[in-house]
Amino acid sequence: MRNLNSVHLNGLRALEAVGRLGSLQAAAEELGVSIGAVSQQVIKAEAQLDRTIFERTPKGMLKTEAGAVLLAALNEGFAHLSRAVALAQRRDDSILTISVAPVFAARWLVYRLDRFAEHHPDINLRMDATMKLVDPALCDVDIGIRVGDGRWPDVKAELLLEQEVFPVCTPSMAERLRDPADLLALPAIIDGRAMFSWDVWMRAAGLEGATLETRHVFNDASLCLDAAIAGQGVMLAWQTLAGYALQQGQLVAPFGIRARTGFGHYFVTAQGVREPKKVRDFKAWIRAEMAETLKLFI
Amino acid sequence: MRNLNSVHLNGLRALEAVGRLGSLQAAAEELGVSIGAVSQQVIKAEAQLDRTIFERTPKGMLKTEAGAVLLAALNEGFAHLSRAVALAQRRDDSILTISVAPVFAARWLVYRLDRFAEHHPDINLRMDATMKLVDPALCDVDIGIRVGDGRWPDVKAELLLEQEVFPVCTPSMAERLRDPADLLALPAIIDGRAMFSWDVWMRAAGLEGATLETRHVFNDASLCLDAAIAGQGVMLAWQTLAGYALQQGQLVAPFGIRARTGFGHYFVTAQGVREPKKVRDFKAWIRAEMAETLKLFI
DNA sequence: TTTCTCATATAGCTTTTCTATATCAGAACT
DNA sequence: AGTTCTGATATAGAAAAGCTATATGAGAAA
Repeated sequence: MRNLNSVHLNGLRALEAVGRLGSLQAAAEELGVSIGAVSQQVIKAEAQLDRTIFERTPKGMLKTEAGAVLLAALNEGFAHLSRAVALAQRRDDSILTISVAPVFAARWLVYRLDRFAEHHPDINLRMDATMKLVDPALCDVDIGIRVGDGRWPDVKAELLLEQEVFPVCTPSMAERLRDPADLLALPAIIDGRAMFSWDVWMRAAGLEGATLETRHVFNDASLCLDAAIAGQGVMLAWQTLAGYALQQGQLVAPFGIRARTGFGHYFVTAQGVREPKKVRDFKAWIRAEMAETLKLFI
Repeated sequence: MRNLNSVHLNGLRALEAVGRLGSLQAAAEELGVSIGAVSQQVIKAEAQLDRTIFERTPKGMLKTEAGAVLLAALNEGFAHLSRAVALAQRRDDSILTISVAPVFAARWLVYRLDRFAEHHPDINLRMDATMKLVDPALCDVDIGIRVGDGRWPDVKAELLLEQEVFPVCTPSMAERLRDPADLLALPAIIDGRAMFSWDVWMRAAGLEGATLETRHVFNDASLCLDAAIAGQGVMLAWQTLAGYALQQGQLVAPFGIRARTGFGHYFVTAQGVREPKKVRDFKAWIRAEMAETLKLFI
């Protein structure tokens, strides 16, 4: 499309408008400029194309034969551009775009999407799974859910859930355990990228200073959970990560000792912006579903 | 299409190029500007549309979902514009556009077009019939044929035929004539817009100072000829006007006295321009046909 | 002849576009 | 861990495009 470099797009638009509307006056009105401006652009565009598009008559501009062919094609082109712009400017309130961490999506949210559709048939959910923090003011996302300390500049963070961690393992492994300290003798499954360590739990369990028998280190929390479900050892998990596996009986949380990590799940939205109804609806639904999950830990 | 007023066309083009080519670098190359220029335009266009079209990644620009929809429509629009411009810039050497006076077209040229097609099957003739002098440098016309003194500034005039006038009337009217002076007794058919008068012929016939019996005045030479063919009187005609009617026997030129008007048929072309082959071919063909016409007057 | 309509020309101002340069972030390489 | 490379963005200021306001011209209509 390099040939478009040799002519000004505004000039082509002026040609098209005059061709379709029949006069400089009418074209100037549609383009929102003066008659002189349109006249100049038409003259210049004809010069750049080295082609006479209009014959000037006392009654107005008449298309030449070659001009009619060009103008028909220009009309089609600008009609497409106009439609494209209208499409981009139209705000489709039925789509809610959320951004969540992949592990949160896979281990908690995905099992509940059917219920969201039941509760909100008028909202189409679009999920963007990424670990990066997003600023809804700067991208297409309506709302994000992230785990962290919530102290993010530039965005509004609203606490959803304080993160608590607790050891999880298979029921058969748990049968052999008599004391919380017995957990430390099991092979430990470590998430190399976790923002916390076993220390926070040991303190809560009165086992400060104890050591672990490290067995497996993974770089993905989801893989760690899969390893625990497979009976490879014990993992320090948190509510949204392990909730479904606990509910299904694949894993158990021996002794029920939980420790707060100091981090939390936060809703992330744009600062200083009035939240649309669909965002408020989504938050309310998430809170209700999270309350259901927390019943597991009472 | 007023919605296009709210966004810069150059910005839409930048969006489309980046979307199609995948990077600012590639788009800058196609648009013939710097990377910074494209970056600015993309950012500004996204702001004007109030829509994120691209997600910035270390590996380049990735379309958002909404962006993909917009870019597809933009691509179609600009493809049409590109095609339109290519069409306009293509010089179709097979079309020869000529501009002639309507009377010349109707009374001389139109009868010969079949022979032109025979001689030059590769040339498509397009005839623009107007009495206005044209400057081929300023419009879509390749060559014009006009009658006048040839002293036109700004164009190149090349003599084709000195104009000669002579009385014409029906054969039955001519039967009653014994002397050139008898012509003046017939009803005269006058072209009110002719550039000459009967005086030029009377001088050539040795009838200087004689008077006419004016009967009909028309404002169109073609109508005058029709009236003469209808037996309404005698008309002072010229070669290209009356040639066909003479050849067909509808009219005769009694006594064969012809007077030069001082005007001529001229080829009109753009000054200082090397003539394309099709123009040279056309001129040669016209000269050959004109020689055929002149055989009537030997 | 006068008036009206439509297009064009011109000067100069405003806005857009562009270049050149510096900077930043993340990936790739050593 | 440090360095280099790639790709995008920000910025200041220059260049080009676009625009307004006004005057002018041509032809049609009254």
